Amino acid sequence: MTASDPERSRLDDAARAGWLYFIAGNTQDAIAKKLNVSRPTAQRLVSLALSERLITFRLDHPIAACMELEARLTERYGLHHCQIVPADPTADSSVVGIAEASASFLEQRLRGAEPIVVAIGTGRTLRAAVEQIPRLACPQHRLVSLVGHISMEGSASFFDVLARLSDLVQAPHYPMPLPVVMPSRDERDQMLRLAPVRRLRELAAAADVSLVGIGRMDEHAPLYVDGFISKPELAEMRRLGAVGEVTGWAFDAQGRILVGGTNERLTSVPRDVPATRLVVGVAMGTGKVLAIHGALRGRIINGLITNETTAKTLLDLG
Amino acid sequence: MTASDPERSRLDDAARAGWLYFIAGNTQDAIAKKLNVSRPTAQRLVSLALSERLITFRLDHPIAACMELEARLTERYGLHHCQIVPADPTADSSVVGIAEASASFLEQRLRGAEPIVVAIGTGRTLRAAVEQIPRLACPQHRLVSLVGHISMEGSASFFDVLARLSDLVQAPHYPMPLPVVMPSRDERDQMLRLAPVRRLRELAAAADVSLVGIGRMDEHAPLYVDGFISKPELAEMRRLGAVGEVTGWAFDAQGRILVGGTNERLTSVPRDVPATRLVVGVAMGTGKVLAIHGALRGRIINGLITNETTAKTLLDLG
DNA sequence: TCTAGTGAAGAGCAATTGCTCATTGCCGGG
DNA sequence: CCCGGCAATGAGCAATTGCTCTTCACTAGA
Repeated sequence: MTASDPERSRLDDAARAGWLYFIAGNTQDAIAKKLNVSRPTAQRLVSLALSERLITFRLDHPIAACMELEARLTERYGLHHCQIVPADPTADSSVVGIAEASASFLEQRLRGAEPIVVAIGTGRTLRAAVEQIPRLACPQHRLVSLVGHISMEGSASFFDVLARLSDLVQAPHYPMPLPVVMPSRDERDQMLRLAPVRRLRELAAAADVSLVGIGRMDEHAPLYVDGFISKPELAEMRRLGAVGEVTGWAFDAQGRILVGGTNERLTSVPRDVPATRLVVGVAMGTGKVLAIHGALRGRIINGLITNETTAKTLLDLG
Repeated sequence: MTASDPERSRLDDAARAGWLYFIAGNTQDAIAKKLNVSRPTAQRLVSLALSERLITFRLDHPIAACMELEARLTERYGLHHCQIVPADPTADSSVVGIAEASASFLEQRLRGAEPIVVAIGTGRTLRAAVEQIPRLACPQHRLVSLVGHISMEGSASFFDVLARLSDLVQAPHYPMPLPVVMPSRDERDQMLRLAPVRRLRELAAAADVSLVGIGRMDEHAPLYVDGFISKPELAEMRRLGAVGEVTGWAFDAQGRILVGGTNERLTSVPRDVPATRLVVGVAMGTGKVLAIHGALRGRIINGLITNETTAKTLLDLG
């Protein structure tokens, strides 16, 4: 009843205005009449109710938690794109959610009339994502591979993904006909001097959007499991501090791309760190959390598509 | 994953849109871009989130409960004005809250440039309300009494209220220089035939706003306590079913104005039932609940200013 | 396979809203 | 008592929003 009286009454009015506006659905004009103030004042009162947190919003939907996580991750790591897929209790823990999300992200980009260059990394998730893309005709875009697609044994599984995508969207594609890792640094450098490879790398460097998988670097590292690097090579990278890799480029927990080891003999397009164009990482799962975390911290990626549980764990890592 | 898939995904999008709009504060244009839909669709999604109750609002303020009660009372009794004052735990249970509210209501009406006729009933609450009104010059309005202000003993307390109000707002006032109840019906009718009284009643009947107290009709009835009616008269009215009175007019639990008893000898301006102009009742307290309830049910009043506890009890009565 | 019905999507407009700026009224200091 | 500074207020405008109408695509049935 002392000094707080006038401001108390103003907050009361703000609460009334907020109630009338959000809960009763009145227009600000109607509120102004009911509270006997001018329309601008009614607007100010509604604003006040919002800024004073008298009115709060609640979203009763599983998406709510995801949106919250997206906002926090975006804020913390300065992301340009972030999508968190709900931890669907009815579905198994397969990549189905983020594959669809990645597919729809890619589709969205490809539907644009403006010609763009889309760079594609590696990974099972990406493969699953491409399978979700519907047929659409967008020959104006170009698709380029960020990583060699010839394994030691000559398999070409990654090429299949790029080719498959190209087939679905009828866009020209630029595969990289190189092994991921060369036997020596010199041989790698020699390859990179070849004119077609140089042009490919220039194109890839100018990619408007890159979609990359994020690989772990423990004993389940896809690079090792799929036979691109040997067990001793993996061990060496881990000694150097590797926690994950993007298109073969191994990095440590801080997200610094390592010098030495297989990174010296890698043919993959160099990462632009911190990423200037949009580079979206697609990955999920407890085993990949440290890898994703590193990629985020080092700004190797500035976009992320993952699922709810992974996102929570990432935020818990701090 | 069957038929619910498309509509599920639409609700998901609605939830996303709602989150982006209300929680993140995006414009619908921004939402449209983020969800890759057209602006109208984004608007539809936000609407959907609202209509499907995905988004709910919460008001963190004591006023919230009052607004809710106001809405329910307005709905149930078709009120044209309703104000519920918070049950203030810091203040005593005096009339302070509703007196201020009534004063501000009256002040609001008087501040209008358009000349109006304001009719005033009786009651301690009204008296307290008038004391809260600041000085303001509005000689364009007219103030009229709905009830005689001469008690059996010749006291003129109610006249004081009207005079006080008139003094504060500098508006002409029309008191009713009659006893509230005449000894006989004939004498009452004789009084009512007097030209000045007739004119007064015409003015009162045309009042744009009436502010009336609501009296109980039990042993604490103000009519009896203040000496306007005798104990046997009170008892007779109670036999007839009286639960309350407005400007002396006693009514039963259904809000029907009683025929007979003191009502036959009353000089007060007749009530227009159901009320056509704005008639605001001002009352609170457990003891008055039945009286207020009756007045509401019978549409003797179409406006109410009371406090939170009283409002709750009224709604519990059904 | 064709056609009518149904529902959703996009153009366009009117209403609502948020905000800027000039003005008013109030309070503390000389 | 008068004056400068400050906060609140109302006018007016640009942006946003809600909605209507038309068009389009899809679906079910003949």
